Amino acid sequence: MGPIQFTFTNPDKNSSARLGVLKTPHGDIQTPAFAVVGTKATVKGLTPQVLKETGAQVFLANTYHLYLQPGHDIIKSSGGLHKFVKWDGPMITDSGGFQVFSLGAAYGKGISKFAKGEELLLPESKEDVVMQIATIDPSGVTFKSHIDGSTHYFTPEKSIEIQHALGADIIFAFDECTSPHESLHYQKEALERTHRWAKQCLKYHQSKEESKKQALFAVVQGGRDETLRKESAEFLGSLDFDGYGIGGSFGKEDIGTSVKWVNEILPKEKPRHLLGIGEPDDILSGVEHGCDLFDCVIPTRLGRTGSLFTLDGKINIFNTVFQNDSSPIDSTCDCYTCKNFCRSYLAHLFRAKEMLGGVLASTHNVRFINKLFEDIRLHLKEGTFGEFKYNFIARFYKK
RNA sequence: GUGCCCAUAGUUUAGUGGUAAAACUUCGGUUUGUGGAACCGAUAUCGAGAGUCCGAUUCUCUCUGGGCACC
Repeated sequence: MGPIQFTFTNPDKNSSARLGVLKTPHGDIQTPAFAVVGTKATVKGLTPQVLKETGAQVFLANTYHLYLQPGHDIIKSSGGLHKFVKWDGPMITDSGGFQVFSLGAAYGKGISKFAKGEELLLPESKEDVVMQIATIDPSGVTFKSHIDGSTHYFTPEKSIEIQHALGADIIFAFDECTSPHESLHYQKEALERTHRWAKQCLKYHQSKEESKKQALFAVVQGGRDETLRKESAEFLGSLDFDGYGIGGSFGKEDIGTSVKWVNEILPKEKPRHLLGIGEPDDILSGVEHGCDLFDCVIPTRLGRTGSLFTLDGKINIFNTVFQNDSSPIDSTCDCYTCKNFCRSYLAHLFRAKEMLGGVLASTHNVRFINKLFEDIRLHLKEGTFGEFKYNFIARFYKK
């Protein structure tokens, strides 16, 4: 018996959506579920108490960031991540693999996890390569700390060792998230590396006591190529991981293709985490194609910078029209912010650069996303998921 | 009353005989396993009028408004 148990049903006749429960050493996760992102051991602006009230079930922190600051040894000697951040529910740590991308190929270029249209085809120039602060070799990745410029080397074993010290319930194998600008040849090379690293992570993990309390997920890669995606799902799916992450940089339409291909192959009985997603439409699409877990910076990043979710789409609280709007952000929302404050107040706080603005906005956005997942689970149970998805998207993205 | 100085974006300032630049503000937008509360756009009849000149925001004069000094 591994550290986690996953059970699920396929209540929706028209899709591969799954409704389940993931049992972890720190409690159950009702899936599909959203993991709030707290990269540096804090969900920016929210206390764990507020976080609980938003309906958050899982907390995702980042290995690379915590290794640099404050250091995994400090967190370990404080009693581990759960105790350190005062979150007694399930926790996940990302392996640092994504930073290979965000500090490497994507560094300083404004490339996000999502590429848009023709950007996918743009070749990289030599100058771009100079910019990056992460470089890859066959056995690991050299990072230059963005904090003090010091040099650090990550190997698969190093990533797992750090994640063992942090002590999250679910940890990830060290992978390489490639830029969508890379050639197929490079994607193939990177995938072989990710697979080799995954095996090393698994071997190292299974040799340690921590494997009894921490579940290890591998990350499926392969870019936008069907053959590589399927190959990755086959290969990693045949190994004894506790679950799977689906990683990579996407085009908007890839959820319905890449994710679908992968989920048709991955072992059904294991949970699947669609990494770094997302926007409501992408989440709904991910659920439809059989993903159980999601995580994304969007609710907090958007909240902190003044974009707020409503059922009628996102609003930018800086817009003039909200300066004199005494209604709540979303009149149907039951969050602390919506129950107590109006748009006009939020607009004032943001303009005055008061920190409470970001706090209240993040509280709302995180609640909004968690409520979306509550609705998803409810409609899956009632067999009305397809209808719900259609109506939600029609209203949220109208115009 | 006399003399001197100043007038450029909402604000504070650059700058030039060939129709203008920056910062902040304002008005929009972007943000998908969080380096970056960041980034990208937009916004000016260069105080008013007359003159010199192919051409004046720039040089000259008058006016208006403001500042300083002296009486």
